[in-house]
Amino acid sequence: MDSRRPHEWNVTPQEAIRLQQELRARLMARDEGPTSFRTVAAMDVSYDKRSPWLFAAIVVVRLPGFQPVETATVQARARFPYVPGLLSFREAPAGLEAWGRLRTRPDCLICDGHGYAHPRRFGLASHFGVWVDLPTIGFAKTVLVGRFEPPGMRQGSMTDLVDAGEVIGAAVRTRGGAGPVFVSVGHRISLPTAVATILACAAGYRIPEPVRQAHALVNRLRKAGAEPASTGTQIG
DNA sequence: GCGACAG
DNA sequence: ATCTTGTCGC
Repeated sequence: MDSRRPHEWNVTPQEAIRLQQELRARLMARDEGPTSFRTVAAMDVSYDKRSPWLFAAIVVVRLPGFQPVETATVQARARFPYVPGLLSFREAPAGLEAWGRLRTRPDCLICDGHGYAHPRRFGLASHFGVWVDLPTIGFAKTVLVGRFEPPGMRQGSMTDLVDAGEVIGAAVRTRGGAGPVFVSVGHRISLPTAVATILACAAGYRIPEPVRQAHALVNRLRKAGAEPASTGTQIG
């Protein structure tokens, strides 16, 4: 259980796949504590195709109400290309740097990317969760693998996301009339709790509030561009 | 060989 | 991910 630094990030795509197959053994797809969280964080990464820079942000909010608790951001060089199925090797390093700047320890973290709903059942949310040993939730706007029947049009409706005969996540209607989002287990959480948390964060928009805030913050940072390598903010 | 393919 | 005007609907 060398939870300190499980592996290097400077790897080839082949090695990355190998690491996912190896690390997925550490994934805990069940609740190990409270199933209702007081503070929920969201992590998001933004970048420009033409630039070598990645911008990552983590926003921590308190439930209910989504009052901001703390934010952390970083600007880091991209060291890995975007390869479907290997997203964590591109975005997690920057996210972990932001994580390191956070003083707060949120009860749970929503990642902008799938967790268990992944070809090897070890997407970004699972990888990040295993690395920082925190309950994490996989959240995505589109499917990577799996099939689903459209959930009912009302908010809160959901259907199974299935792959190879296994339920790997859920298609959830976070906003009536809007397209569904896809929720999966990241780490140390059950699918029902992951879905309930996402719905608890649905504030009238398709995108959960913490994710919206992280997205807005990281885009704000990227548009401001420039070289201020990193920033952090404690609120309260 | 032909699509599909988180962000 | 990001580039973007208009446009349909509540």
